[in-house]
Formats: sequence, structure tokens, C-alpha cells
Amino acid sequence: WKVGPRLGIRMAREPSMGEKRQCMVFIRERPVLLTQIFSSVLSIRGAQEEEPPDAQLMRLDNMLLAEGVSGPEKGGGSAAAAAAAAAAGGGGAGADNSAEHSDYRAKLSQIRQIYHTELEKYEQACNEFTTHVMNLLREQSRTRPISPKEIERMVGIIHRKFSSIQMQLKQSTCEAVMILRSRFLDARRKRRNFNKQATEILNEYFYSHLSNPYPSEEAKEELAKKCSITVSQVSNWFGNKRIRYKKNIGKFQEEANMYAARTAVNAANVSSHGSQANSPATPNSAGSAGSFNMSNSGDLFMSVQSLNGDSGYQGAQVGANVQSQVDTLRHVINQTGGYSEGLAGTQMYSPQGINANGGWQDAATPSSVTSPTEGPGSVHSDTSN
DNA sequence: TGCAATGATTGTAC
DNA sequence: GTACAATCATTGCA
Repeated sequence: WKVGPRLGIRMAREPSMGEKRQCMVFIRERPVLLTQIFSSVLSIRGAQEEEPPDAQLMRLDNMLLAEGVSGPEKGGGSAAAAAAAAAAGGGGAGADNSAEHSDYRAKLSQIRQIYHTELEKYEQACNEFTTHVMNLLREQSRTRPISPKEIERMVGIIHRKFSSIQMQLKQSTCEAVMILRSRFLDARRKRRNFNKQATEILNEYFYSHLSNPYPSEEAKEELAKKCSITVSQVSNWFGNKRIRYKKNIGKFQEEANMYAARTAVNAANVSSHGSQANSPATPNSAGSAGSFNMSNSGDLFMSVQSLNGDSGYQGAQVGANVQSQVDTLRHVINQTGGYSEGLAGTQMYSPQGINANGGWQDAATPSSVTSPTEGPGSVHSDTSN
């Protein structure tokens, strides 16, 4: 039974004659005998039993009730399943969620059924045993006097014994529910890669805002809508991207160049058509109905510059509006102290926004770097700005 | 099957 | 509350 690369259970070596078969658990690749785990669980249980049994029983009952195992059946813990589905996140996996939702419910109802069957059995057994003992006492009363107190004591002992068995059943059921929940609530298990288009949209935004890749809340919402993902997924994506880009700029160079070139070509196309003169970004990001602003077009400048230098891409093709932006940007960039110092000269696409401390903000906050195309009401980066 | 890529989570700092 | 950094867990490809 494999949970993940580092956790799983498998049989220990084949038992030799007269030896018991044992299970081995692998936690972080270290083998642990299952019997050892059981004994530690039992010791924990032993410690738990030190608290008043009523309180423990109440906790178990409350949990079983909340999970929809005990109490009236009302959709078999659909709230928990919905929570599980919500925790799993969007990612355009609506169908998957509903399938998993029903899977969760099916398994929970299985647990519920087993719990009730066992509970019924215990209750029946308890009643039968009590009756049996009462009959025995009645028979004994023919030979010796039996006080009502003694009968009461015996019944009490039987009930206590059976309620401790019930408690064990409740404990096991709770454990089963917790395992089920953890499997369904762990969103990492359900990770799906975003589709290509979504990744392209995010990358286009990232590389066209490379000097300040902090989308505002509005921009995040817009991106989320376009990519059919949640806003928090957009935030996660940008968080991961910023860190991974910063950690390994060289690795992302090709990608950065590609998106920069695409941005430049798009800008050129827009300008050559003579319309939307101030929308230099990609169709999916800044250029679309003004959803996103080029908070810093220094990135575009870099791409144009590199294309001019290395690929023979001529400035004339770029168009006058882009060229004017480049001029303005050159000025702005000079004011902010430039951005290629200390970096390899072969880099086409420089990490201009990253400062000596490895951060973006200090080097290129919107207050220090302003896009020439931005209006006063333009949307800037996130709350850190 | 191994490994890189990637989305999500967690802990910490501000 | 957000960003960062480290890490986890899964996916997808060679």
C-alpha cells in the first residue's frame, strides 16, 4: 500500500517456518514494524483513557455527529465532502470534484453503515448478555438470597464493559473518517497542471511585468477568470514563478525571450494597424480591453533592444509608439540606475527588477518606475506596493 | 522508472 | 494579509 514516495506499507520479508507474518511501514523511507506502531498507538490510547471517559465519549460522539456518521442521515456528510472539494481548489476540475464528492460520500456511507451495524450488534449482545445474567441470578436466587443491589451492580458492570467496547468502536470509526477526510482534503493529491492556454496567459503577464510581477487584486481576478482558475491559484502561481525565476534566471531565459519577442511582435502588429496605439502588450494581457496595465514597460524595452541587437529585428518594424515608449523607458531606467550591472553580458533578458537583496519591490516599485502609458487611475501591483 | 516540472502547503517575517 | 522560501506530492515525459 503506497501512500507516496516516502510513506507506504508492505509486507516484511517472507516469514520463515513458525514465524509470524509482519507488516512493515515506511515512513520517510525508514522501515518501522507495524506492531511497533500499534503498540505506541495503544500507549497513546492508554494515556487518553486517563481523562474522564464521559468527556472522551462526548468528543467522539460530537465528531461522529459532525461528520454525519451518527445521528440522522442527511446526505452522508455532504458538507465535509463539499469542504473537501473546495479545498481541492478549482483548476477547471468541476466534473472531477463531483465524482470525488460522490466517492467521498459513498465511502462515508460505507463507514456509517458498518458503524451502525456494529453498534446494533453490541447493543443486542449487551441486552442478551444482561438477560442471560439476570436469568442466572434468578436461578441462583432459589438457592441463596440475592439483593436488588447485587443485581444492579452486575448490570452496571455489564453495561460499563459494553460501553467501553462501544467507545472503541467509536474511536475506530473516528479514525477511519479522519483517514478518509485527510485523503480527500489533501489538495496536493489532486494537483492538476493548468492547461496550456492558462499557463501562456500567466506567463505573458509575468514576462510583460517582469520588473514588477505583482498583479493587483483586480488583475489577479481578471487572470483567474481568463485562465478558469481561482484567484488564490493565480497568487500561488505568481509566488512560485517569482521564486523559481529568481532562483534560476538562466533557466527561464529562453522562455523570457520567447514571451518578450511575442510581446514585441504583438506591439508591432498593433502599431502597424494604426489602432490602439497605447496597447503594446499581448492580446491576452495588457492589450485586452485595457484589463491589465503595463506597469513597467522596461521589459518590453529589453526585448526590443535584444531583438535589434541579436536577431536583426529592426526598430522600424516596431513602430513609432513602441519606439517612443522605449525612449521614455530609457529615461526612466536611467533614473532608477539601470538593471544589467553585474550580470552576465550574454544574457538577453536581464532580471532588471531584482535587486541586490534578491527582491523585486525595492528595485521597481511603481512609485519609482512608472509606465509611460499609464494613466493616473491605472492599477498597480499588489498590497505590498 | 527516474527525474524535472509544477501546483499546493507550511512556516516565517514584515 | 501578503510575500518569500522551503518543502511536499503529483504529473508528465524521456
